[in-house]
Amino acid sequence: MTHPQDPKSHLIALFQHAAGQFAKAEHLIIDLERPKQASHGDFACNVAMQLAKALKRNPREVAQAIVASLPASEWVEKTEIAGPGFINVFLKASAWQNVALQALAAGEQFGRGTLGQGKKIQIEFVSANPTGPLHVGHGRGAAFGASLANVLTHAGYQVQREYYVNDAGRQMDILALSTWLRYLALGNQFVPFPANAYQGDYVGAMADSIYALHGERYLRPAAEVSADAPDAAGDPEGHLDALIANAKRLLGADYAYVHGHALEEQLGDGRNDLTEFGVIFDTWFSEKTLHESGLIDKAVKQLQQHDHIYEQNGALWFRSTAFGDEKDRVVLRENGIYTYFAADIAYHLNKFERGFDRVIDVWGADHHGYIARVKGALTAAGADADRLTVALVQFAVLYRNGVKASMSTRSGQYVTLRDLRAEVGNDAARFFYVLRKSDQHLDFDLDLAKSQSNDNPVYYIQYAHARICSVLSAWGGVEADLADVDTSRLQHPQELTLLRRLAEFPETVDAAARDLAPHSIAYYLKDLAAELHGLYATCQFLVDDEELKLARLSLIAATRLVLQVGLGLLGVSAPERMSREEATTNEAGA
RNA sequence: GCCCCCGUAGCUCAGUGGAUAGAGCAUCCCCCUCCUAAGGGGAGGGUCACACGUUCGAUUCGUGUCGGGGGCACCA
Repeated sequence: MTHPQDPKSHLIALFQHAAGQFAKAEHLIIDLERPKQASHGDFACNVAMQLAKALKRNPREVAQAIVASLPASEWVEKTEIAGPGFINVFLKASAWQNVALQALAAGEQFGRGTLGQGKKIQIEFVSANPTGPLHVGHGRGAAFGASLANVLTHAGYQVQREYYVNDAGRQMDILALSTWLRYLALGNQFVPFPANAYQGDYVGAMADSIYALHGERYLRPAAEVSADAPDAAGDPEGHLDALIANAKRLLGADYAYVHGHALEEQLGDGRNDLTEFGVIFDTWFSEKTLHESGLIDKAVKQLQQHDHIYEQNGALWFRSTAFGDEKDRVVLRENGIYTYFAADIAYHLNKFERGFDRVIDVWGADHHGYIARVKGALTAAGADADRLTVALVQFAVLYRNGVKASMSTRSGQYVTLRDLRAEVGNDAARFFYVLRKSDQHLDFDLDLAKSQSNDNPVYYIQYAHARICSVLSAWGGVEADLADVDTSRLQHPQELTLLRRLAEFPETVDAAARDLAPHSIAYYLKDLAAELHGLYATCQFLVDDEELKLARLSLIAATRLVLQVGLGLLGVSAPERMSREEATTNEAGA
């Protein structure tokens, strides 16, 4: 046997060897469970039951044979055959005692998984239209995407974080028009402001800044702005489109300035907001460049060559029904403008061409009907659609005093991400956002997130970290000395429980990466914090027995490390000091 | 009509093809002379929505039913 690294992989190797008498290694899947009950040992193996049927033998008999040929191991205390044919393995304390020192030796690299194996993966998230402030729905996508990207990185992937900027569509034109109309009003050119234009105060603020910078340069007569526009009440969308067309004609080359100003302002605002939230992107991919570089033409031609495009009613349609979609989809409209879908096909083909082994899109759940057609188009164009995974993020609903805090985009009264962060803080916001599986509805309890109490799981975990810092600080020794202590003194059940939990961290990271489920990191940290608090209440760390003291300190130093790394994956801070007094003061001061 | 998500303790939710299904909150009872009580220990509380299948074994997988939420544009 090779030198044991961690107990689980060690045991898997032992079982693989022992079960080899019944099946070839490549057909053996050794599954080691951590039993819920201590009386079932450290690990339970069900391989005997799996094999029993093919062998037509009694599972307990098979288990006997496997146990008999298990190679000797200094870590194994005893094995038992239990129930229908489980092999329960009880480990000696020495199997776990290494864990703390291994963690300290690895430092921030502890738990660095092997799942990714350096593969290139791209995760695209948020990608909100830059037409206004980010709201709480975007916040969930941001927190989920950023945490997932961290988890994937820790699991050994080479990760690129990308934001797709919708800077080419009609929505941006509407924002530019809205801004311009507000600007015109500043110059006493009053055009009735359409109800379906952007209403928010930020639009007026942008108009103010344009007026302050450039005075009346972009003023045009109000009468000409609404010339020949259909009635706003009868055809609101046609009315808006006519105003946009007029704006482009009247402003000429200056239209690009207004459009660009609005885009830069809103994109910059979103970027600042996300940066403050700890959400950083490596690349900002512009939709406009897809149009300008001809990639959309190219993508549609590619589909045409494979005979997946037909013309009907003056538009070009992609035959997505041939790929499992429920109806065919337009790519080029009757008016000669590509649909968003066409741009998305080109965008995804481009992602694949950039050499990612895997691509993850984080979308709002309202886009779920979109998956079939995008994947269909990729397949139709000859790409491997299985390399694309779409993670859907359900909406978050805010609750205040047990009542739904409603959110309405139309009235401009929606809750912004910035408001939420100001109200509950970045840490609580990041943590609560990823506390649920992404594809499940999230009830965000504002009062709980704000509460500076033990009800709040964020504080519970952070407090475990602060407590450890406090002990190490009271000790006053050199922490580097803890990397080389005699850990055989760690015998207490609470100590072993904590050691076992630390050993689980690497596989927790890998599982979270595999399932695209950063929430499992949050639950792991809650368990880890609980066990630290349990130990804290049971054992004194700063005892007179020097060896025992150092052993215990190395254990909690390792725990602190895992808390830091784990909280870091979720984008939550790990404060060194916390006190209720400060919290109360803060609350009073706020 | 079609598609997606959900149904687990009073509430909010984890969880797993395995052996007696967990946590927090809420309720009740204990624990600071001691490294931070934002902590710890204990008690009560369950037909894992229902039915049928697959399986040695189903809360977990499949089908159906019921109930809740969301989505189905030549919008982006």
